[in-house]
Amino acid sequence: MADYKDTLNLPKTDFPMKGNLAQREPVFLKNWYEIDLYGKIRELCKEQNRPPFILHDGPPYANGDIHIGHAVNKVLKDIIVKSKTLSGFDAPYIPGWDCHGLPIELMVEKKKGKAGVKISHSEFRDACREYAAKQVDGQREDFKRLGILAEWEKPYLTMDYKFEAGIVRSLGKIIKNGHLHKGSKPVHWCVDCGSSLAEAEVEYEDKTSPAIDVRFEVLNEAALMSRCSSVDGASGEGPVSIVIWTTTPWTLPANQAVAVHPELEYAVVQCDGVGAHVAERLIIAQDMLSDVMARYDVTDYRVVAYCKGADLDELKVMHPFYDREVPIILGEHVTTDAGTGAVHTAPGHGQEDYIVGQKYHLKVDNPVDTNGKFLEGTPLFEGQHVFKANDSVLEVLKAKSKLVHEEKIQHSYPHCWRHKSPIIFRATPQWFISMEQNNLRKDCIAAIKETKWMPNWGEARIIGMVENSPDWCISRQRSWGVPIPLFVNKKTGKLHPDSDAIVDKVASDIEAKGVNAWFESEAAAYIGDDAEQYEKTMDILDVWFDSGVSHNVVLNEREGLSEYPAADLYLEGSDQHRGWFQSSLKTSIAMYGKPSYKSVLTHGFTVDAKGQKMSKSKGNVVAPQKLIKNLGADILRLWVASTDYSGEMTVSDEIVKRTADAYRRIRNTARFLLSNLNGFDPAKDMLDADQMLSLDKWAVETTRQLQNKVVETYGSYEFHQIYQQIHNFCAGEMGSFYLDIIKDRQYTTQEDSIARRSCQTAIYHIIEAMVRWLAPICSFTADELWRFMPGKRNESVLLNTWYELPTMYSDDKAAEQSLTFWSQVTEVRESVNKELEALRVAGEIGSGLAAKVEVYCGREILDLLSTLENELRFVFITSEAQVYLAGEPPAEAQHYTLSSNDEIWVAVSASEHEKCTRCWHHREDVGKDDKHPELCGRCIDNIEGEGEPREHA
RNA sequence: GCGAAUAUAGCUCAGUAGGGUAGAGCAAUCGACUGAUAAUCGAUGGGUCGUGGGUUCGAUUCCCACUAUACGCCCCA
Repeated sequence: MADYKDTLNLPKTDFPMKGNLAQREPVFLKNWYEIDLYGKIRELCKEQNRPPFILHDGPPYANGDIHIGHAVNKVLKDIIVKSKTLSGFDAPYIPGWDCHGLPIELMVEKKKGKAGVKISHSEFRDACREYAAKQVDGQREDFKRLGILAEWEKPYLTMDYKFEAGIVRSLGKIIKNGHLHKGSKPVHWCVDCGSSLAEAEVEYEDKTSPAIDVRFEVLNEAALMSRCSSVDGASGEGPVSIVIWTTTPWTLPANQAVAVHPELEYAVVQCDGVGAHVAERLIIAQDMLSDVMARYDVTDYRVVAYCKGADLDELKVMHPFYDREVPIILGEHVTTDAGTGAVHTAPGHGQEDYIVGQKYHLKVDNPVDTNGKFLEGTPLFEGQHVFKANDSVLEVLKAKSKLVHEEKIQHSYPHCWRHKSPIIFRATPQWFISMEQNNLRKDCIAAIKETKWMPNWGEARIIGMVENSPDWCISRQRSWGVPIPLFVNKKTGKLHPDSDAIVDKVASDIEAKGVNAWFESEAAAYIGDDAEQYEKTMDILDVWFDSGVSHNVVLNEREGLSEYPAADLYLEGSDQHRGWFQSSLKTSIAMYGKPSYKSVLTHGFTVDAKGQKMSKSKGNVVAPQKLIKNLGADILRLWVASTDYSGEMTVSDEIVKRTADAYRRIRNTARFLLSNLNGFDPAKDMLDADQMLSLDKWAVETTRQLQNKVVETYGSYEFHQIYQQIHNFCAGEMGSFYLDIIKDRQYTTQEDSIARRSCQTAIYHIIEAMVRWLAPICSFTADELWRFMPGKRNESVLLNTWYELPTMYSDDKAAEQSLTFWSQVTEVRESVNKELEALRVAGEIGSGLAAKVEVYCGREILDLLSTLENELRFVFITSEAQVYLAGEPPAEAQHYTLSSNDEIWVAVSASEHEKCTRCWHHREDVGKDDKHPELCGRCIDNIEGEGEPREHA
């Protein structure tokens, strides 16, 4: 038997089927950095004078290995930057890191000891700097391995001297614009840190506390009774007290008032003998009365008078153990969820107490020092630690007969996120950016409405937050951070009159020598003889301020983008509505009156298969490093792209496996395209549209239309749609239709025939387009493909823009007609496939090429299918295909209705002809030629004749 | 407790501006091919659209409540 196999044009490519990404990707990385791909893209954009697209990177905190959330965030940014580049924008990407702050201090503290104790403050800061630099290096390597293309050699670090100076200058500008104020407010205070904490540094956990009821005796019984309505004329007997309930007995020394709700009903209750107490009257909210009495174990009580909370306003009561009269005040925050309906109020120890205290001009008393001990001169409790003082307070209360009741209660209580120890509220002098004094809140809200939020519910979310946002406390009493370089008059509390100039000078010094320049300097160096009268501030800035001014330091000062909003896009997790989006907004409004961004895109958080969040303790974390090592960065990137990131992003073994499956499908499709371009030189062999076959034109047009969709979808950042579109294209239009049909033509026709070159032209256009669609997502794979594609091309797919697919038709109408035509043919083909399958199941045929097909139909479909003439069999991939007018379809023909409502009948049967050993079609003319007894006529023609003509498929 | 969000086949996603047997790809099952071969092709099964109410002739789509999940906040005096 003659071997005709080498007369075929079988597919061939060196592009490997297996990705082997874990091994191969590092090779590509090496190349990218050797040729400085990022730099080349920048150069190209500059040459072409492209319009800018600025995605401003939110800095991750420089501590620890990157986790899957980091990977998601950076990959999404990278996809955007790359797709914008392909869309013809100049989209630089400057990555950043947040380098100051407590977590780093604590890591360094562990190794080197506490600043100012075992190691000097300046040495401590140097150690922090060194530690942060190492963390940055580690994270940077992981990000690079993910295939993120960025200005890695010139990132922005909030600890760069220049950045530190920029922070100071930004603060200076905010001060100049009148947003700063110095205040004394209760702030979350960790007695172990000896510092105030940011809200983000507080977490709630269960704690057991004493819960006590305390008498505040009413001084003027008559004044009280005149405000009440008596029940039966009698007003009872014994001392009268309003009873408060508290779980923080240690705050009682700072008590300045008792708050009641103006709308609540209060009862004066005659109780004879709560505990061992003499007959007395207690004031308790009516709604709480039975609960409270049950708690006190009192059954014998009687209400003697009533009043509204509002009636009690400004009534004086006696502090339980100090010689201090305090007022009863009104507050909407009083509830009847727990307690007695009367709330102990210490403005120095509670947010709400502070707020309500402001209205009544209560003293903000704070008798507690930085380590949580009562200050010298605090009667009864001096020197005691607040939590230990609870017991002492109880003793004093007992001794004074003021304790009504005592029990233990478990409740959620704020704890320090680092120390896990309970924190307190403590009023301290702090620096604030005011939301009101220069209209910051109002201006922020106006700016939010000007900004595009994606998804759009982000707008309502951040507005809600800004509306309720308290003044921003920007000061911290720590070491590792940027100073608030101010001098405060010791007597007046006012800032030094030359503050603007001083800030500038400090900024210059910091730019030269880092933050130590301020901390190590003498006051006289800046204010000369005034040093005596002024206090040098040693507070540092909240790290959220650092990152919050990145727009000014990086976009404005470094990149010269002085026109605000400077960034086209910020993209972070949805938690940053609270964090960076807000800190950036507030600072940029405070500085420039405009937001720093035009639009904000958010993504959700990664969760496991059950929708639970990932945590080390649950053991459900998916480490990006491991994923990359096992499957490669492109799989991780494809997973990111495939997931709708607007909600939670689920990762599980199954999902990753599915992603890898999809990847293989895409890779194989691309590989098959390449293998069919074997021997094709676009410069010589490419055909024009008018020379091409109908099916090939359809393929290019289909690709063109999909590309429009893909590009549009990149623009709306819906990458999961792109993933579906590309994958379905590979599996559907390509795999099960076009690529299956063109095999016969590719393999059997003459190498340089129009039939084959037409198909190769189409395939060439398709792969040129597709490699670019893939580039932002599977960058490694796309670049690998790039190197195996024929034709002259530059060093990387990323140095290009979207492929310009040629139009195949004279106009849109012709294109639409062709698309409709082929979709109808596809429908008929599906019916044929069903019949072939039945024949296969019956054991009469194996391959479809063993069958012949007869289609019976009406005039319309007959005309339609006849257009393909004798090439219909190639579309069906059968050996014969005949179309008949449906006069009397044979009984064995199966009936189908097309979506056009046309009816067809399909009959299939095993071919009775011999199989051509070359093309595998069963044809009548096999064996007719003595020279080639195993071949069919067209194969002989293809081997030694003119070659078989094809027009349609 | 409050706010905004999500909930459609085993998986990833469409869809329904109220309506007729809810779609795609993957996976699964069965089969074919052995000229995309650790690939490819074909066929098949699979969802009471989170739960419960309401409006309506009719709801997966509108309204309400609830549940679950992740996010942010408040409070816990």
